[in-house]
Amino acid sequence: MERKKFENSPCSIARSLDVLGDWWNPLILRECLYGNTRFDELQFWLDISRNILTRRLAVLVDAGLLDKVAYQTRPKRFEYLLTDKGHDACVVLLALMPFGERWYFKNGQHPIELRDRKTGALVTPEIIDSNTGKRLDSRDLIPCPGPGFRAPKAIMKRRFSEFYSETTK
Amino acid sequence: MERKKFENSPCSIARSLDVLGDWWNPLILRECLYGNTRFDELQFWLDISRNILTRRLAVLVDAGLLDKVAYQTRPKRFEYLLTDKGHDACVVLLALMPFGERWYFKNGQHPIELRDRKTGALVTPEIIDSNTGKRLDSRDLIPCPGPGFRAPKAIMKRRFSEFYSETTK
DNA sequence: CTAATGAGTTGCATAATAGAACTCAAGATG
DNA sequence: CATCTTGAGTTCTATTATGCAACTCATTAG
Repeated sequence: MERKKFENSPCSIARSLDVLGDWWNPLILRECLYGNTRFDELQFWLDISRNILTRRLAVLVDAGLLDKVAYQTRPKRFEYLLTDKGHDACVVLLALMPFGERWYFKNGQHPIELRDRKTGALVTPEIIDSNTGKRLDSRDLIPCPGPGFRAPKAIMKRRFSEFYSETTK
Repeated sequence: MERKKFENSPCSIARSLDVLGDWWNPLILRECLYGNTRFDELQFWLDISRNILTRRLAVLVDAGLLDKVAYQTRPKRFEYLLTDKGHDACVVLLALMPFGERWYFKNGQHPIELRDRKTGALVTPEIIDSNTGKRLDSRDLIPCPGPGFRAPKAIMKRRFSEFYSETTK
């Protein structure tokens, strides 16, 4: 059976997972960010099957995260460059780094760190609430219907029971 | 063939993807965060096959992101609660929201928004560099070997050519 | 006594993966 | 000129994983 698609899901997370909810796509983006943008470079660093790499690259180009660009003609050779959307996705991937470091590389023994290309300053990704500037803690949060929410009342009630009872009593 | 595992990969992103690099696991965590923590609730909201849900839940429990807890005996019934690690992973997932909203829900028409459980204030996830407080831009970044980096010199040179030439000339 | 609930199993057809080998064009080498 | 090498993919096959539907099973509710 074909993998389920979330393109019509009423959830930003779900829709993003159509292209990022997979193990190879994020890693391909990572390599492109690291400057390994050609087929054989990607294959070498990721140790991915060539047929899979072919397909994933097509998907990423199709989804608008990568651009397939010829870096020479005669013989035609290509590289895969991050688009704006691709760079935006990379930022999300970088948000995985502190999580991975905390849970899979204890004692600060993480293998890679990020630096500013110009200044060389250490860069540490962190996820905050931009309204308060404070680090996000999922325990404090509650989901509410946003401006584009559309659903039958029964579903609405079922999903936002707390919210619903608060605003109607 | 069995899906490739990254548990020994020298990369925080790759190791995190062993459990988060998939479409169902993140969505299951999302539902648990939203308070839908029981088998049938998860099945209803995610519209996931029951056999797949069973397996994924076992994986998430095994990976330490969820706890399987009996909420009643006679008949024994369970719910799946987020652990500390699970909550930490949720924060990463929430970082997908602005990406999804930007690229899949134009014009601010996103369906869900987050609010502080106590104050009701709007919460907007954003990924910043905690050293400067500025929004992260992947274009400005360069990866460098971190404290736990281990690799043969040839590989080191190949991956960090820019870094390597800078520090040795 | 029958129905409903919650939480899974079991069986099956179809896709996706991993792995390895093969293709193909254009330069480079001897 | 014949062969080698590079870059970028195909093709083939054996396993897995996914999605779907139907089935189980214990316990309580009516």
